[in-house]
Amino acid sequence: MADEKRITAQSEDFDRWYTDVVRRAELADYSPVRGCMVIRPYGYALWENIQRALDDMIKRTGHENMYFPLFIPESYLQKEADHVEGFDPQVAWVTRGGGKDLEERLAVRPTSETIICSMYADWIHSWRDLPVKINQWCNVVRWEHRTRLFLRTTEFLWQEGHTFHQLDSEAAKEVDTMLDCYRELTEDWLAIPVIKGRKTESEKFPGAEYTVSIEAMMSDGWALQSGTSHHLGQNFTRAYGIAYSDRDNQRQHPFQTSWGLSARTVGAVIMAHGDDMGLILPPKVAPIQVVVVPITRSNDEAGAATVEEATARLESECPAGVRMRIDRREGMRPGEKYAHWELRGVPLRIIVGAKDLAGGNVTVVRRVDGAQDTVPLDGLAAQLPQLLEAAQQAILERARKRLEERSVDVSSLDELVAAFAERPVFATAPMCNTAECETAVKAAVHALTVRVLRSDRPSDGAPCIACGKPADFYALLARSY
RNA sequence: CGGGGCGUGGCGCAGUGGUAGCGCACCUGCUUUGGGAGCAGGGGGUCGCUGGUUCGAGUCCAGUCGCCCCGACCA
Repeated sequence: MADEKRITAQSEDFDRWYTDVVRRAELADYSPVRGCMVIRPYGYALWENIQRALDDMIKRTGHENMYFPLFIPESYLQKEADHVEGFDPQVAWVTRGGGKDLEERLAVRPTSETIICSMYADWIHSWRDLPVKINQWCNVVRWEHRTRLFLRTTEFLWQEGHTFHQLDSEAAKEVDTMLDCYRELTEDWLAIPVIKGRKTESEKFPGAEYTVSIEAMMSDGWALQSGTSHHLGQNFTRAYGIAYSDRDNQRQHPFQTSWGLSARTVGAVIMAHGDDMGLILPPKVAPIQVVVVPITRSNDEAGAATVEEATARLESECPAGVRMRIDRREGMRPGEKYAHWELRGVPLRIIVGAKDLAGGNVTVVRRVDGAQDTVPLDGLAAQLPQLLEAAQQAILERARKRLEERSVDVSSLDELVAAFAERPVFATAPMCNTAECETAVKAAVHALTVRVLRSDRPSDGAPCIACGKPADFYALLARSY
């Protein structure tokens, strides 16, 4: 096998492996515009499957989709001080249109809180108008210094949900509900176990009361934030003058949330599951779930006819809902086809050849672990849903095991340093939610960040690893993308 | 914005001042086909751009543009 046909090994250079996979598997490519990417059909199909699953959850939890414009007048953007300051360096501006300079420049949305609040200020008047629970699927632009395909691009695709509630507690519940949707999507569909928690003060969304997120471990031990949910309190509704009359005819500002998940999750799938042969896609979101490779010899007409007959049978018996592809390409040897579909992460491969068919069998190979079985053709098609489900579980288990093996509890800065000595891990340690303690912890290990203050590990009063006082949280510490 | 590197067919590269080449990919045909095939033939580049030196510039000089890598922001 020629070296140049292979992708860079993960152990050699994980970043290059990632870029190689994205481009060679034809998920995406760089565009002529710096920092932007073209999502190719295979990558977009994957994103569409993720979208569909999440969109169903968004609808199930009582939200409606709508659409706000791409351009936001500068004056709209500027009403919430923390928000403006937080996003200012990343905003792209349109200053010219119709052949002349604009009177007011227009921001290309970095997120839509401001325009949404401006509109809902006109639409919310009564307690009967609440709650408002809406969502939009769109693109946003945030000028970035360093970009990476899917993980961080200047323009990216996402959904942003926005809600308004009468009570602080209702908003808080909404924040949790939607974070749990993200957890469900990531674990049940993408087969990536996650850790939920709250962002530190320094990492929360600009303008939010607090931010919660889910954090996933990539196969190199680095963390990737894969969905965030914000409690915005009344910060924006006050700034934008959203007010309603409650049952006692008192004027009130509603409590607000927003939450988002981006096409970065495609990057999470790639980095959480992929190996040196390429992608490994969870069946539930794989654009192609089963690929059939017929093997025919030009000097064996009878054999070729048998193979074609068996192939056609698989195709016609394939259950509805199973995404099957038959690879009938001519002039390509089987080995090349195997490599082609392995690179693209197709969960199951069925090899249909004359040798096996002599005994009424075909060979089924599972991408995640290479498990190979010679099974009767008879009845195989009907079993595909179960085989795919088993593959989905195997992928999840593999990721779960890695997360467990590479997670460690530490109770001092020395232990923290030791934990990262060999390889990146997820370290959990008691910590205060203060800038001082965060700075101290980050300084202990190169490129370390506080991912979240874990919501599954309530404080037991253990001393903070930075300052030694009883800590309010257990923090998840990791290097992150 | 600071430090480093690179611009030559789609991709990766070679090219000593003398009229542009290799590998991969692509197209055609034949043979092959149970792990990335072989042979034969074929198409494709005003060498990033501008100016200069020279009889002559991919090559030397100046400028300019763009890109990549490393440091300060982020889903």
